[in-house]
Formats: sequence, C-alpha cells, structure tokens
Amino acid sequence: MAHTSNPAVRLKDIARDLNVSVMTVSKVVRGCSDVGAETRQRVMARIKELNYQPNWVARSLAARRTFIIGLIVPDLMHSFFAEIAKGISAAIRPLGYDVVICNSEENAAVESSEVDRLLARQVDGLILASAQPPETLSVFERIEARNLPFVLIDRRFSEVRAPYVGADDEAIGRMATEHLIACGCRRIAHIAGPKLTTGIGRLNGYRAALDTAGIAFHEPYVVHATDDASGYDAARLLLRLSPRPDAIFGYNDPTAAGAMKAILEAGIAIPSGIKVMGVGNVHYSDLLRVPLSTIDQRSTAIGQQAADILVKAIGSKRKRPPRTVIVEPALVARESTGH
Amino acid sequence: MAHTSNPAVRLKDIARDLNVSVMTVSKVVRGCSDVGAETRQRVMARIKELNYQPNWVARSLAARRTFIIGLIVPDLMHSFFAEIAKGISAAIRPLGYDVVICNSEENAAVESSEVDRLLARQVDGLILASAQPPETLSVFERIEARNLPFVLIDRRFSEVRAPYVGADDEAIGRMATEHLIACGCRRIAHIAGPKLTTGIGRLNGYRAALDTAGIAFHEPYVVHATDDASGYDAARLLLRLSPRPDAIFGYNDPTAAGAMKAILEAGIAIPSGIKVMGVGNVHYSDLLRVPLSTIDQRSTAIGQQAADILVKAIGSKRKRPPRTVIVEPALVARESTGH
DNA sequence: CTGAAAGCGCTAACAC
DNA sequence: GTGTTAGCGCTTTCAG
Repeated sequence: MAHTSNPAVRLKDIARDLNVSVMTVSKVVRGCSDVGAETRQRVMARIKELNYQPNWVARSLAARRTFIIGLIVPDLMHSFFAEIAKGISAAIRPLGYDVVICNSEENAAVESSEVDRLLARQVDGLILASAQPPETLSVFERIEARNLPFVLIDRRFSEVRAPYVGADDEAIGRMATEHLIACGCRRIAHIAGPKLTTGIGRLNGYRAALDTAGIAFHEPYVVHATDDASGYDAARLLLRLSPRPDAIFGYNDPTAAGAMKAILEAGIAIPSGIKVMGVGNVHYSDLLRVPLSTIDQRSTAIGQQAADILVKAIGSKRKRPPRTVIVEPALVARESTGH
Repeated sequence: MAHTSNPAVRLKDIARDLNVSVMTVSKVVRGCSDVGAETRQRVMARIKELNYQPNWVARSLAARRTFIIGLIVPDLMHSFFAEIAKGISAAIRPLGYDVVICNSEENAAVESSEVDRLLARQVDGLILASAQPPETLSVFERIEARNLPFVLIDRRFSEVRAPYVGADDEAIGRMATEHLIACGCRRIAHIAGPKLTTGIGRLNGYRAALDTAGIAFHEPYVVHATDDASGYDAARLLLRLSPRPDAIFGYNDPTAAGAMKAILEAGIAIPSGIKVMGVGNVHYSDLLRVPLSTIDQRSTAIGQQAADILVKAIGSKRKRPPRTVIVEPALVARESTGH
C-alpha cells in the first residue's frame, strides 16, 4: 500500500564493494581521524561515485540525536515570526540542524499537541513563542520531564526555568507612548494585545509613560485586538469615542495597520488627524497607506540568539542557570507620527 | 558531550510491567484489531498512566516511513509562500504528517542541497516551488532516482514528469493587462519576474493582451525585479522614460508595492497619474499606500491541492500519470487602478 | 588504525 | 489473540 521508494545506497554496500568493514566506512563518513589515508581515499571515492547519503533516521536512532530542532510560533503569516524563523534557520543550518516549524494558531491546545509531536519526533531541542495562558505550565513540564533543552522567545513565563530571548515589552510600550506624547498627542488610545507578557508589558509601558507625562489613564481608550482584522474593528470603536483619540498605539504592526485602514476610511487624515504607531517593524511597514512609525524588535536577532543559546544547551551536559537576553527595541519614526 | 535527555517510556517498559509481549503493546498503540478486549484495556491504561509516546525515529526506521514531507519555497517572508505553507500544513497534519519547510532563498544551489538534506532525512514526499533554472533538472532526477513522490507548485517545469499545482501564469498576465487597458491605460509597463514559468508566463500574457488590444509592445517598458526593494528600483527606471508609462504591472505584489513607493515618492498620484497592479493578493495588499489591485492566485488552495495529490501519491504504489491542477486566477480591483 | 559485537526502539511476517 | 524471530541502517564500545 505504501509507496515503494528505491533502496538508497547503504554503508554496507560501500563496505562490501571495497572489502572493508561497515565501521570503517562509517568513520570516514563522519570524518573520524583514525582511518588510514589510503583507505579514506578509496572510501571517499566510492561515496562520491555512488552519491551516498547517510540515512539520518538510522543515524538518529543509533546516535540518539536527530539534529532537528522544533520551533513553535503562533502564526507564520505574521512576518515578525516568519523573520524569527528565518533567523533561527540561518543560524542553525550551518551547524547541521534542521528546523521543524509548527503553527499553534495562537491556540494553547494546538500548541500542546504540537509539542508532543515534536517530542515524539525526538527533536534535540525546542524554541517556543508560547500561546499558553500564564497559569497553564504543563507543556513546559512535559518538556522538562524529558530533560530537553528549550528556549522561550517573545512571550515570557517567569515561572518557567528556561532561557528567554525577547524584547523588553514594557520599554517598548513606554517608548511608543513617549514618542506619541513628544509628537504632541494627549488622547492616546492603545490597542492592547492578548494577555501574555507581550500584551501586558506593552500596556504597562503605555500606562507608565502616560503617568510620567501627567496624562490621566482613560479606560475606554484601551481596547483589545490581535491582528489586522481585529485591529480594524478595534479602531472603529475608538473612533466613536468622544473626545476622539488623537493617537492610536497598536500592540503590533498588523493591528496598527488595521487601525490605519479604519481611520482613513472614516475620512480622518494620518498623521494630522490621528497619529499611529505599531510595534515590530515588519517588512512592509513602510509600504503601508501611511508609512508606519513603529518599534523595531529586531526579530532576526531574536531568532539567532535563541538558536545560539539552544545549540549551546544541547551541546553541554549540565544545565547552567537559564540566560535571559533582552534585545533593545529601537524607535523607527515614519510618516504616521508626522516624521 | 551531548545533552543527556531523560529516557522516555518505551514499549518494552509497558510490556514488562504488564507481562505481555512488546508486540502486543505495539499493536494496541497502532490500533490493530487483533488484540483481546481486556488486554487492550490494560495496555491502554498503562499507556495513559505513563504518558507513553511512540518514538517516531525508531518507528520510521522499522516501518520505512517517516510521515514527514518536505516543502521547499524560495522565500518564507513572501506571504504568498507562507500562505501556501499554511495550506499544506493544515491539509496534511490531520493525516499524521509533519512538514519540514526549507527556504531556498531563490537560489538553485541552496535548493539543491536542501533537497539532499530532505532525502537524507527520508521524507515521504516533497513539494517544491523550485528556483532551478529551466535547463538544470538534476535535482528532480535525484528525487526520481529515489522514486520518491513529489509535486511541483507555482513554478512549472514541463520537462519534469511530476504533478503540478499552480496558476495559469499567462492568464494572469493577460488578465492584469486587460484590466489596465480597460482602465484606459495605453503605456503599460511591466516589472517582469525571474526567468521561470511564473515570470515568463506573466510576461507573455502581458504581451498577448497588448497585442489583442492593438497596442505596440515597447521594449523599454519591461524591466526586471523580484521583490519590493528591486521593484522600487525598477519603477524608478520606468519613471525616467518618456513618454512615461501610465500604468505599471508588477509580476507580484511586493514588486508592485515597491513600485508604488517609487511613484508616490516622485510626486505622482495613484491611480490618477499612474495605475498599478500586482499579483498574489497577499494578506496586506489592501493596507498598502494605495490599496493594490491584484490578481488572486488562491495560495491556500494551491497548498491544499498539492498536499492532497502528494499524500495520494505516497499512499499508492503505482505512479499514475502526473496530474496538473491549474487554479483559476481572480481579479481583485482596488484603488490602485481607480476602483 | 581496523573491525566484531551489541544494540537504538520499533515493526513486518509469520508461527503458535 | 498472542508471541517469536529477524531485522531497519546506523553508531557505540571495545578488542585486536
């Protein structure tokens, strides 16, 4: 019933052809130094000739190491995560690893089952931008039970003892809000994200910045959304308020872009009528209706750092105290805030 | 040196605990029907209790089947491909497959080595949006040599005997150009893509439409680009021509978006000064500076269809004549062409 | 430097 | 229904 694929060349075949043992060939393949120069030559020649490729499944089983790392993100369509994925791949490929990317669709249950699949596939390590609600930590416990190295990215879980790479979300929220204040805005609305460290941190930063500037926090100015579609809806709610906000700070670029659409549709100009800020500096930010001011989170760097830490953890027996890397956010002022 | 992960529960452990053979447990795990009801209960209970997860590496080696399919795309950051990837994942997951996604960076050599990696990993099948130049077919030969099912998407290679799922690129080029002509444009420029079926097909469609409309083909109106950055550059060249084009048709949405940026920067209005069209209907198309008219390629459908065909091919021994699925493009008229 | 022995965790095929 | 035998293709360990 299953499709029959042609038998690939095996170590055994090469060994037989050359009258050497399988072991010797294996050693050559892996580049071990304890093989005679001439034998090595002959083996190498035959390998090239037959275009031998080691069977990684067999190798993984025997070596108890797959050289696969798992990555779980909430949404590959969000280019912030696509960029992280790219950063991870780029960092990890040269080291011989492959990455299996899974999409949790921002759903804790889906994520949980993806983790199980990845564990069953015997990945050597895991990187996750987790969509777990803060109180549910069983996913992480299952990973720890296997004593498998993993690193958290983007969303932080302070109770979980694992390395974390991400931005300082409160700093991001503060930076964005301060920029808006500096642009002369006083009625600053916020499209807040999900109740994860990213959403909460940015919201806190927003409130802190208002506080510092002596602007009273106005509850109705905070609404929730996660992507461009819900950002659009959220902005329409905000536009009905009076006094109408003079700025909208979206928790990520998609929500901000969605908000822009709603604002322009309402016949209000950006930035003169309402200023808009996002977070993420996604690839197309400066191609949007009005080039979007945003906070750059250095997504590629996050990916690379996470990959780095993970690979080091895989390579070393003892688990060191988990490292936390906070990448510095950077303001990118564009036209949507009047620059 | 390698990180020591905890020994996971094995079939053997369960068998020992329950005084049954490994085989029996294996059968229960796989849902075979030839197991006594009571035995099955006991085994299931213990499985749940210990949270047993089959080791897929061992399973793959023994069953000669990994339930992994490989996907190669030129660029995950291009949301057209991200969407395809998502469509494939969604279609294939419920069937028990995982997808390993590789980025070829639009580079034939990278792609070639990715294919080898995937083969070494013993994937059950391959889906590729290939970046091979039309004359280099050795990658496909290597896959065929292993007798591994694969399906081509987006970019077509007529010499390769494999299923193909994609759009009718000539129809796309014609549709876009006809739309522009219908909008009253006569000096229609084209930012053509790479010399693959997508780029060539759309270019041909463009020329065919001009022909039909009795508009002379004007060589300088065709320039080349692949993404937003090069599309921007390409458009700047076009803007220097005289007579200046009154429309620009980009071979994909990113090039069109880049072109829009250049046009607006030059102080020319869209659509009144120059009309713009893209292809792909990427997610953010209607959030761009001027909402972008485009041709929808139904990327998710492409992914699902391809997944479908591949899975069927994996499941059946004999190779049937390769199926070709052409998904119908659809015009999405937005503001950039005056609608 | 080379190789024989043993086994990774599981499944296929066939006996009992 | 259940269990036995024999690997899958490779690496680990250790003896020569």
